[in-house]
Amino acid sequence: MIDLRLVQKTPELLAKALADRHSSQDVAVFHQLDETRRRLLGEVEALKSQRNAASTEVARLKRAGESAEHMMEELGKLSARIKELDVATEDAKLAVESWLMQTPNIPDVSVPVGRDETENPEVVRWGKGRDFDFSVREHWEIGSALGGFDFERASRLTGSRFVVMLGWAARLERALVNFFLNAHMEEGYQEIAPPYMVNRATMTGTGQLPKFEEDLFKLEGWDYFLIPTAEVPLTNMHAGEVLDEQDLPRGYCAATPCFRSEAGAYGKDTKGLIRQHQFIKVEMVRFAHPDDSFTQLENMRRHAESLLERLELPYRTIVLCTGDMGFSSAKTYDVEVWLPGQNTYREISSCSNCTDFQARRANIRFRSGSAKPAFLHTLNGSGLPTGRTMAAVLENYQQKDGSVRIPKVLVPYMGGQEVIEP
RNA sequence: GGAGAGGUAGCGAAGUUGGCCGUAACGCGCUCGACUCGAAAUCGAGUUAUCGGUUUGUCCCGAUACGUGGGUUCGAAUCCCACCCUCUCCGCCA
Repeated sequence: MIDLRLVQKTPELLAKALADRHSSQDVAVFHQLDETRRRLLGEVEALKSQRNAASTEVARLKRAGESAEHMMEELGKLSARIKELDVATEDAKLAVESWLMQTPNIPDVSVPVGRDETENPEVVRWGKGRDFDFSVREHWEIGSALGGFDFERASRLTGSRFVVMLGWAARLERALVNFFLNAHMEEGYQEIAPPYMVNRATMTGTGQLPKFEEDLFKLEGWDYFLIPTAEVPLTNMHAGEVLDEQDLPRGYCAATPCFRSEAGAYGKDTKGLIRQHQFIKVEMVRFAHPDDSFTQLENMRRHAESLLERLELPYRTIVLCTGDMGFSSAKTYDVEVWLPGQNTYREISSCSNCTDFQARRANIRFRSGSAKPAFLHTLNGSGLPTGRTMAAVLENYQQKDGSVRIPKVLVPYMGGQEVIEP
């Protein structure tokens, strides 16, 4: 959520941000709603002030043993009027709040203005795809041929966009989780095992709700949702808390299943591991001082990139332009891994600085000395999803005979196995 | 699922015959000061947030907030209803 005062005092700043994002939110609508809210609030508060004074007088008269009947009748009418106005004021307040909740974060000044994903500038390019002397295959062909993926059984067990992994594939996934988590622990992240279902308030804190409910899986009969990413429980770990400045920056990481309805993605990436309803992802979350958060974003991006470097997978990194950014983010880097089977780079990590947008929603603050608590900044980044990483490993490490080499750094995690053979 | 207890400031904890009890007793913590070479101990003072008006100066005025949401009443921390959460015991269970 953006700051109410910021909208009130520098509406032109927000108007520009919304235009750059191609958002349909209209600042003029906000002004109307807020003006109504303030007018009603002023009216009802004046009446309440009257009532409070009169009620005190009633109490005084009664203590003195005098009659207060004449006042009480008048006050009854006043209270009825207050009740009506209270409802109207509450409605006006909710309207303003709802507008704010539907409004995306303001892009950082360093974010390039652009229309969509075609205007995201590249900032890093690392490594180079191998030259293959045979026709490369896509990861689902390779994985299926090696007996590791079974998409048919998964669709029988559940439906489309699921996979059953067998043998080496299941183990490779476990190897990746351990490799990633160990790497993050070395960087100072604390490993967390959070709940995979969270309540509505938690989903609202990170910005998935109220706007994106159709993207989530909701539990029948409960107001609980399956997490679409560990960012949700990790960022909300400190919801409602005041952290000590000395505890910043603080980092958490977790490997969890992620559940996404992928509404609106019909027909996109229907094959393979790229777009599933359920996938495992290791997530990094940081809580940072506002003066330090953009430095922390660079650190986080480097963490994600270094994982690919250690896996010896070529990648590039782009900055998302204003038109392509996520709702809660002020600046986002996407790291894209090279998939030779698809002859393209595909997103494998997204690292975002959400500034105080989530902190304000979830009420996460920090205190320095005796100063008033202030909202801190939250960041999150993938590090990394196992499915897309496996796709990249299979496609980049495939060999002519149909076997796949295991990246050196993963061999110890695979019990010494160096090659997956048919 | 059953029975009981509870939810009040950063923390602990008073307050339940409805009305000078919410800048909320008392204690801890924190801030400033005194004492001290310095510190501890001790003593003194201070320390809620949000919204609105006014200012854009943390001054002043007003409103709201005692788990959440309703209700009764001129007036609710206090009475009534529903729900959420925590703790203890029992039952069931991976």
